[in-house]
Amino acid sequence: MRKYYTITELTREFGVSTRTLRFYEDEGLIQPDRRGRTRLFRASDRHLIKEILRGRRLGFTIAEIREIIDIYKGPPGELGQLELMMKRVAEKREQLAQKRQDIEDTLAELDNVDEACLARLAELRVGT
Amino acid sequence: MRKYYTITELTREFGVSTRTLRFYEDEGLIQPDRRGRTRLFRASDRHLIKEILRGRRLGFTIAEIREIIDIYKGPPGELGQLELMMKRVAEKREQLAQKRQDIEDTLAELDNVDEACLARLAELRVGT
DNA sequence: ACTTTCTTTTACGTAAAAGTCAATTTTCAC
DNA sequence: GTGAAAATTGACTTTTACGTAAAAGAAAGT
Repeated sequence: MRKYYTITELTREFGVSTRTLRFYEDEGLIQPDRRGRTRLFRASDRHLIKEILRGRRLGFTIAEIREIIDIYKGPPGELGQLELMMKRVAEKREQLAQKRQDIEDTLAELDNVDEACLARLAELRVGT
Repeated sequence: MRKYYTITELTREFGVSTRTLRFYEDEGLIQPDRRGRTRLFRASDRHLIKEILRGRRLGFTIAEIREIIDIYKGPPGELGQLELMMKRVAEKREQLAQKRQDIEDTLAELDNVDEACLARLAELRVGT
């Protein structure tokens, strides 16, 4: 396993700019090590970036992504905290379920469009 | 069936502001009728708004939502247009498939968190 | 040592998607 | 037909998520 990734390695891998990764650091989403002033990204940072971009693709804001990441950071020991955590997990699950439903609905409509296209194509072939 | 909806009826139904609906009109996503200057929304506008908000929840930009809506507007007659249309449908389908995968991945991670929480709860109950 | 390529910080800029405010109409209920 | 409530336009503001540019320090190949 590699110890560290440079910032440009990661920008290339994920197709984002250095500005973006620094922005995520400013926002507290990742905390790369430093050698002097230079950032050194660990595998865990790389993994976090993956999750951030996943959230971004799903239209979550940075604040929402932070919520998700905070959830991942591991369940705390105390009882009250645990219950709060599970409530948050349930909330996120609902949001995701809504998005999934939205996707299915949209796909269904695209199916209709596709069928209409194919029907029209068939007509053209027969020579309407 | 109702003939028309007022703007505030729709803002209440969908939880958006009048500004938002007017913005969508400016962007050409909806074209409500007018009685004088007052907007009168038809069922078709209402349906379009639903689709816009669905796209918004999925993190599509207005431009991308416009693409989807343009697709819905029905397949044109000409052959070249039909092929272009079907290509666009395929593209959207891919985007949606990616989002769906992202959702499944995220849900899977939430499952892990949930399990960890439950495990910790069990420990607490036994009296660690 | 020298150049090239990275990387850093700081700071200002910007596009998208509305929010907010003000000043007028318009509509509706009575 | 009048007064309150709702709707309109237009201009300006805000927030989010970065982009961009400048100025300078560090690393790496030759």
